[in-house]
Amino acid sequence: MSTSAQKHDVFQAIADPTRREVLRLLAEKELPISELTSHFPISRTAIAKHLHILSEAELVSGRKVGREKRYRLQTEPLTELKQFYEQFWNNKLSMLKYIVEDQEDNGLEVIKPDLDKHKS
Amino acid sequence: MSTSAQKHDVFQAIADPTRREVLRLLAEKELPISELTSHFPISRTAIAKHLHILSEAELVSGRKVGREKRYRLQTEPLTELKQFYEQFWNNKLSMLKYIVEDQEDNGLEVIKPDLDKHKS
DNA sequence: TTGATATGAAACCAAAAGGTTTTATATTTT
DNA sequence: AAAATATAAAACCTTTTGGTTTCATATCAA
Repeated sequence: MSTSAQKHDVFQAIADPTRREVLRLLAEKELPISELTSHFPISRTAIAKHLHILSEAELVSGRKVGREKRYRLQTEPLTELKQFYEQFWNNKLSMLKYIVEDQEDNGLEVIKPDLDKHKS
Repeated sequence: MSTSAQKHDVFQAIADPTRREVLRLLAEKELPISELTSHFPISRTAIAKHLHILSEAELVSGRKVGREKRYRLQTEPLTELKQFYEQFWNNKLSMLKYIVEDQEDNGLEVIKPDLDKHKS
């Protein structure tokens, strides 16, 4: 069985502010659901659902210890995030716009910062 | 200026795969809605809505040229993404895990990171 | 064993997301 | 001026999201 039938990916997982905060809390230390819940104004059940979504995205994993389930952060999937923004950052894609301003010679018509915006 | 009552932030904006692809397309060059639409199996109206959401998040801006509206990428808000990511990598939050590695005696077992998978 | 604690799971709900189709408006083009 | 093009905006629909409440189960403490 391939593990790729995940319903939620990293991008969806971090879309919710509560989930982002959960990740921040877990970055400091492993925490059980009830402990996590105490940091939010919503129900334990709601937090449990968020954890499930984070878990699907493999951003957290939980292990059972006695009667509680402790969740911990897993950072691997965040690399996808890094890759995403770097796509627009370091590389040619966004750099081109400003650097080559004059030499639109490579087939990709490059956007010049539109100075004509300021004409009036 | 601070129209900060924005309904959609960067995290929500990039949660949708179609919107991420739109951003990739716009990274190469400025494009009008109809051109963009031709890259997707959904309606122009749907793409227009996605552009509106991206616009709210200030990831794109549109300028009207004749009868068409050309959209371009705006990368600034992606720094927020970068910051989020780095929060879990470079800084103390994830560093802590290494530092306290030995004192797992305070009730909550501290997690040793899986960073070694990536750092090398 | 009994009661408190920690979680799991199901049923339900309102609002938001992501689409569609239809109608209207502005701008070319002929 | 008329037809074609490009977008905007509204109404509508279905699924997903983010939350709730309620009930069940497992584990710990007394």
